[in-house]
Amino acid sequence: MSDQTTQRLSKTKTPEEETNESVGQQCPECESEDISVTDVGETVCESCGLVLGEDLVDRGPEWRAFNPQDKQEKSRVGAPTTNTMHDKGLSTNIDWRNRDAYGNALSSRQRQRMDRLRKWNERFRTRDSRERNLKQALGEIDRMSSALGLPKNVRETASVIYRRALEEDLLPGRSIEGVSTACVYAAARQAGMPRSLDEITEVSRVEKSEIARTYRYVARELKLEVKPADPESYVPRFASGLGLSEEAEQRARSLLQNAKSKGVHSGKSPVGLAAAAVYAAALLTNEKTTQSAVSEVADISEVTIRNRYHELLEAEEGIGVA
DNA sequence: ATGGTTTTTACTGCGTC
DNA sequence: GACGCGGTAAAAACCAT
Repeated sequence: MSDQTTQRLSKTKTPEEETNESVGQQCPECESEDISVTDVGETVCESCGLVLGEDLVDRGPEWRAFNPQDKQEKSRVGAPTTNTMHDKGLSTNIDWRNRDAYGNALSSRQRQRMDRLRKWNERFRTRDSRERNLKQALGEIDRMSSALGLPKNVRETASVIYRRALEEDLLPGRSIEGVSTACVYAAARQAGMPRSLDEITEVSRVEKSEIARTYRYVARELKLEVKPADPESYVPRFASGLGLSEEAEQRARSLLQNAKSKGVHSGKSPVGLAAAAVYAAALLTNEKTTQSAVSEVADISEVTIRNRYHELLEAEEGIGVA
């Protein structure tokens, strides 16, 4: 056990993270140049202890590294190859042979006793494994949710989905990381505050393709009804990210509704539509924005914004713009 | 695997500050 | 001259078959 504890506590910095120490900043409090970033993402002055800021994204140790190869593997680790058992094989196993320490057969009374023990031991062992699994997953869900700025109820939803996945035995063959990420993705969408796959990928430890695959699988197995993401749900976030007015936001919404009614939007990415609507709305309300700024907050190429917003305006033509 | 569609990348030209 | 914008062609990513 002590073995496990020390492993977890030890920092697992990858080579490229070493640059974290001492960033080129100056402490406003004591003028010291001795600023560094801790492994929990706080920027702190070494001489006076002032915390200058925190990075919401956890850049801390990439979970645990079990061996040098894992550390090498820049950041992502899947299931550790050596420690395949959740308890590192430390839990008790009761031999199936009904013999005592000397190899003599057990009395029937003893045998019954052993049967009971075996049964309970097994129960606790698997129960324990699920618990650990869940605990880790919930931790991940929490971490990712807060990094994405998702409210508590979304986390709740994600947790519930994860529990269901666990119940339905959807986990075997899939990583805890992957499934928890998929749960967050699903929960965010269900709550009407979707995050794009790219955003999710940013804070997850698994690749986009795996998240997508796992999400599809989980959604299907759990028959989660999730309507295609509504472009409008991205609008508030983009608008506030650009510091636009309420009016512009409204404008963007109506643009999207109109587009929807004309069926211009099918097959196009909701994010792109939303971004274009926000951009167009900013133009219509004479607010200063650039395509590149929008593409920045929306994570969408400028070209796509251009294409979409032409379509939006075209669709608007028929109605007659004020 | 394949083909069709959408998005991205990279580049170019135009007007303005 | 840098910047914002628009367009285009080709590559890449995505999706259904």
